[in-house]
Amino acid sequence: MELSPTAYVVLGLVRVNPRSGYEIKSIVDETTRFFWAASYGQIYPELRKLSEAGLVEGVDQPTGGRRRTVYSITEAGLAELRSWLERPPETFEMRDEGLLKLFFAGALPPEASVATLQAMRAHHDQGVAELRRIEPMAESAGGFPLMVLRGGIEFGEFFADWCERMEHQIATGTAEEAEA
Amino acid sequence: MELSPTAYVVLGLVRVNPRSGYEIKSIVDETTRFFWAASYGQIYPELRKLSEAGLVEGVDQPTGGRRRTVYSITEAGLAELRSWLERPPETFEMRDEGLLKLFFAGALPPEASVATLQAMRAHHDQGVAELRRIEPMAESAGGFPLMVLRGGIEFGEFFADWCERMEHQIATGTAEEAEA
DNA sequence: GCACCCATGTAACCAGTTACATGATTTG
DNA sequence: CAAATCATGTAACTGGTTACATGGGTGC
Repeated sequence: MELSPTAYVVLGLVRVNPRSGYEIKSIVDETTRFFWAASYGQIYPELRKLSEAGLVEGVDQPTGGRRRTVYSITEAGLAELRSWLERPPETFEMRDEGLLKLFFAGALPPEASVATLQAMRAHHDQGVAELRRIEPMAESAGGFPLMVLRGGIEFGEFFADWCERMEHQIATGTAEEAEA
Repeated sequence: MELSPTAYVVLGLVRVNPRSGYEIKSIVDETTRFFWAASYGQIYPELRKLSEAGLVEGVDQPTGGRRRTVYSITEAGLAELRSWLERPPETFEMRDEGLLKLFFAGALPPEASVATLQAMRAHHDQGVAELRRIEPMAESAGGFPLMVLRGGIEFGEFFADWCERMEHQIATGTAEEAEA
């Protein structure tokens, strides 16, 4: 079976316990979004596809008069999830507009690149702060999600630190001003 | 003017000296692709659009009977590039299927997650090796591209090291086996 | 009563990749 | 002469975001 990683996000989340599309989205926004984001425009169609393929099962569970479908993983879905976990990961992608600006920073005096680095640093600092905010929740759950979250904190700190070092390097004029 | 970051990759590369679409693609593959990739399917249409907007200028420069158009940046293009460099970066995205697998690794015995981490580490080791291979070229050019390249090496080493540490943590059973 | 959250869904759009077609030139 | 490389381009597709539409429930 050839599913997209996003499908496995859904599969992996409904495995732990049954959830609605709305819940999946809000969990994604607090957890996997740092390394794998997903929007409603993906999640709802994905749930339908997975349901048609028999990998998840939806049950109507309205809260009052508010309709709501809760999905749980099937045996086939669990098997599929496990088989994916056993295959080596394929995609690793990064799109960092900040690094791009830095790469081309030779077209402008160095002050501009310092501003770019400061913005990049602020972004990563903010990411770290957000992860620290949800860390207590992850701690009580433990396991791999906690490991990944702590990895995210380390990564953010590393990146922010790199930005700071580069800011200094530029400020002290250590960088050779060769033009590329 | 609202251009995509990919447009600025093209603009930034033809600024240094005039290049053909083919050359742009091969430079991207050796430099920016680690944080901003681009395919022919983007580069050629982008060159046409930039040319129509008057930000680059194409000149026919065939090599023998082989047609070839070399683009250089215009005054307007340079102004546009600089104005982009002065605006703060917006997009930072990461899609890491390995971290996703690790996040859901609770569905399988820990050996499987060690294999995932090893694959991730191998990927980053390979990236570092590739950057080291082109480092001498970047060194002779110096400036910001070298800074970014060295940042890439540091990043790859950091990530590979994290993978290794997590492999050990799992192997020695340090990770709490709480299920999330 | 209003704002906000829960909840589902889709249509239009955008960015980007893959695969292909075409053809000249260089190098072993 | 074959294979690799230089060179340009596009059509089909995929993955994903944004914005919108709709409507019930909860708390101030």
